[in-house]
Amino acid sequence: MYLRLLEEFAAQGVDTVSSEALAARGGTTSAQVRKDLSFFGSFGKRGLGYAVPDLVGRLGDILGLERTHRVIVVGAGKIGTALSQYHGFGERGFHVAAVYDADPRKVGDSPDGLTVRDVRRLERDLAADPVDIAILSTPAGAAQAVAETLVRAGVRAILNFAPVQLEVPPEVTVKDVNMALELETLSYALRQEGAEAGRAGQEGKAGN
Amino acid sequence: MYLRLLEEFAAQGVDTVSSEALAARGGTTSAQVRKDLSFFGSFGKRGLGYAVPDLVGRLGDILGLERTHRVIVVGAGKIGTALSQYHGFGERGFHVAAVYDADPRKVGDSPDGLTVRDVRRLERDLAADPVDIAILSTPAGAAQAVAETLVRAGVRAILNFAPVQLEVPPEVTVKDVNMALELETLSYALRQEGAEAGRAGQEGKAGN
DNA sequence: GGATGTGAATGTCTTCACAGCT
DNA sequence: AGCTGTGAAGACATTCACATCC
Repeated sequence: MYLRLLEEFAAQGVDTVSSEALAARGGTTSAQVRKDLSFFGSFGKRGLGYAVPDLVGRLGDILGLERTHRVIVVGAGKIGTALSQYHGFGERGFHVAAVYDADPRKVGDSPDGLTVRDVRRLERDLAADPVDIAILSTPAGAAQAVAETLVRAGVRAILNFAPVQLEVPPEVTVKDVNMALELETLSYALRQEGAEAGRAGQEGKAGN
Repeated sequence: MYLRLLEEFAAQGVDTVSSEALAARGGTTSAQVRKDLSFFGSFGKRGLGYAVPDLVGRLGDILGLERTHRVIVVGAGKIGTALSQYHGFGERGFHVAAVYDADPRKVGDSPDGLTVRDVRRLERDLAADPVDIAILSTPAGAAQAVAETLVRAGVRAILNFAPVQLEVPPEVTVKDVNMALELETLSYALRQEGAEAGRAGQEGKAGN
């Protein structure tokens, strides 16, 4: 998040920023910003603040963004296809190298450049050409089996859009993204607001 | 998350679960499960556990899922279109009522049933037919302006896919979803693993 | 003078452990 | 006997406040 904010400042031509300014932009406190950043090192200059381009570079290194990452997408449904074409990934150094699907009707399609490959080739392809991040956008029922194939093939990070809790060995990192669940969170927030209004009209901190 | 897990148990025909079982399935501890649930009330039976169908219903009520929610999507790009057609929403009571875009070339398209409307109609449409949740999937540059329109039209919850920090009044809840950021988190996790392996070979807790 | 980096204080969340219900 | 619900203890995170350096 700090990297995002810093890039915004950089785009505006700012080249030094205080913890106070970062906090204002990011909705936290200056002390929080300093504690967070100090976890990784002493990046600031007392009396001055943080050098924006320098800090952008250091955070990028910390996040492992100095190199581009090869990514594959498994599951060429609506969301998988959209993601495989999403421009934002390329801009941040994530290159979608291939898309796979199990449905023979989809295999061979090239919805926008990339040709959908048969998921049965997945393991072989990865043996020849490993990737470390996979985006999993299959239906829920297929997700665990695909995850196991991915793990066997050496993938160590999975961005999981399937609404199931994947079982993977501890050295593999899974990040779940679940849109319906996000909407449910919003539904809950709406309820709370309603309840508060009913109870007398309070503040309503936009807690996330 | 508990609702998801409970539904899985229900689908397997289980009708009573212990905090222990929920914890195992969800990757936490039994004490955590009990504390979390007890925040909303005493749903379990001592000596027995939680009645699955009962708890599913109660959590649904708490989340405000007893009614269906009307949702609109603003931004008919790749992701917006995929989301507007995403089946998982309907299954969980979220009905996509309309899709909007600013690009005249997209307006009028019906990529899959729903016709894309001109975003200039947005405010009028919402006045006639309000919704409380909007999915914002415009390019970053347009997001803030659209958000302001939405807020003016009475939307109180926004699921934001645009990679910008929206400024909204406190009574409006914003949930950010940022795929590139998720990938960066994974990139960082990969680095850490590498570092640990280099440092001697430790445990590696799959921290999210 | 001005802003960082950081111990110390405060606040919040998690885990423990057990009384109490079924 | 089994498992919840919950105070108390412990771990963790945030905020305060100030010595330190540019």
